[in-house]
Amino acid sequence: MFEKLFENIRKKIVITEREEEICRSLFIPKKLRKRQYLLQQGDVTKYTAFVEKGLLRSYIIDDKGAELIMQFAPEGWWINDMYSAITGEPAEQNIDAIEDSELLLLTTQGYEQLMQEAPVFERFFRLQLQNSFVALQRRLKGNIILTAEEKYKNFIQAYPNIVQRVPQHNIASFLGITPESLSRIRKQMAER
Amino acid sequence: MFEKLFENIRKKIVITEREEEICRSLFIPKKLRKRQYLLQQGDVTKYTAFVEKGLLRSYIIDDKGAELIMQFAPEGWWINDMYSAITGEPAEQNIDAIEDSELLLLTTQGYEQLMQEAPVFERFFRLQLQNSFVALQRRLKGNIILTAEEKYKNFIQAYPNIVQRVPQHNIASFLGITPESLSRIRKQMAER
DNA sequence: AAAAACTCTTGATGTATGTTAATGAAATCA
DNA sequence: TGATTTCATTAACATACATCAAGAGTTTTT
Repeated sequence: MFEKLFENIRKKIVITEREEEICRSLFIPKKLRKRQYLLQQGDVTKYTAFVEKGLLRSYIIDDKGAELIMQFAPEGWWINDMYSAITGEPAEQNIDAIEDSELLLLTTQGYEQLMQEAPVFERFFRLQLQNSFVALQRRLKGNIILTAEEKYKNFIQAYPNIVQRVPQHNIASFLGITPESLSRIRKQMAER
Repeated sequence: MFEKLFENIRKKIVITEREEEICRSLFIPKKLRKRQYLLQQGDVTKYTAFVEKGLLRSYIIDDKGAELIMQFAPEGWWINDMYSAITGEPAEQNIDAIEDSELLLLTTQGYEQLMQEAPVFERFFRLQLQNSFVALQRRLKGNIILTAEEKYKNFIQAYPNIVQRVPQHNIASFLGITPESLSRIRKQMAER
């Protein structure tokens, strides 16, 4: 159950047997069925989730009822509503499972405890955040300067596996375009 | 010279006299004149900068020659090209001064040294990154779901001081709209 | 196995914002 | 102080993408 987690952690830091034990004691295994929520808008985030198996998404619903997918999280990825986690305010995001999934959950309290008992995790999460930040900057940039078609091409280039696993309108939602536009773009691309 | 820096650090962590000393030895004071570059696209990032005084911006120029401002950094803010800093690859971003500025620079090496000699800074930069990440998520969201007018209103709400200090087309560039559009939006807003 | 819900496609039409271009004012430079 | 660059405004026109609406497969539910 913990293989993917330790593999993920060891990509960034070195941990001891002892620290592995601490993780085993703090992370809570949890299964989620397709369409089941891990977090709903308005609730306060309780967990930071690591995905061992399956696929999750986080998304928001704006005032006009439009959905925007903030993140896809397949195996080996982390997901939570960072805003709610650090402020303790109700979450703006929803997180649910796109496929039946197996998670390892770290409570907000467990998160702090982990840092205390194994300070090397300060470093781990810092490095993790650096990468997330850079990825998000790139996404913002793409969103502003690219055309819808370029956004889609970048996406299938960057996440070919996700393309296979989610309905097309989810990709549109992630890219910030309508499903209709994406459909037309794909048609054009196929015609050439 | 270091007042703002320590004030900024102490908002997130507790540091000792000793750690203050380490900072004094690692941060390099530097003045930058208006329009002077701290980093140019293609060069590798050498520094992470803390702004003691003045105002900087980071921006990219895309293939079509369009400019996109990624960040404004007034007093008390940090700025660098995170991508280049963590990968060692040439920077995509430019960073320059909008006003004559006074900076405290931490070299990439100094950054690592700081973590070694004062590990509490792992925590500091982690917390820092958490906030940056949340702010960036909010910006991405706004960029996708808001109209140009809403984007502008949010901006003047969030950064009233920046509005006073930079030319209007810089704000347009930050928001991802054209200066002409912003001008029209302001006209409309004034008419009501 | 029928009903319901979801998913994708396609067409007609609308609109927010971009593009191009010209002008004048303000700031900076020499 | 005159010359030059930067900045903001405005108008006419263009366009990428959204919206609305209908239809046909698919998948899921009962």
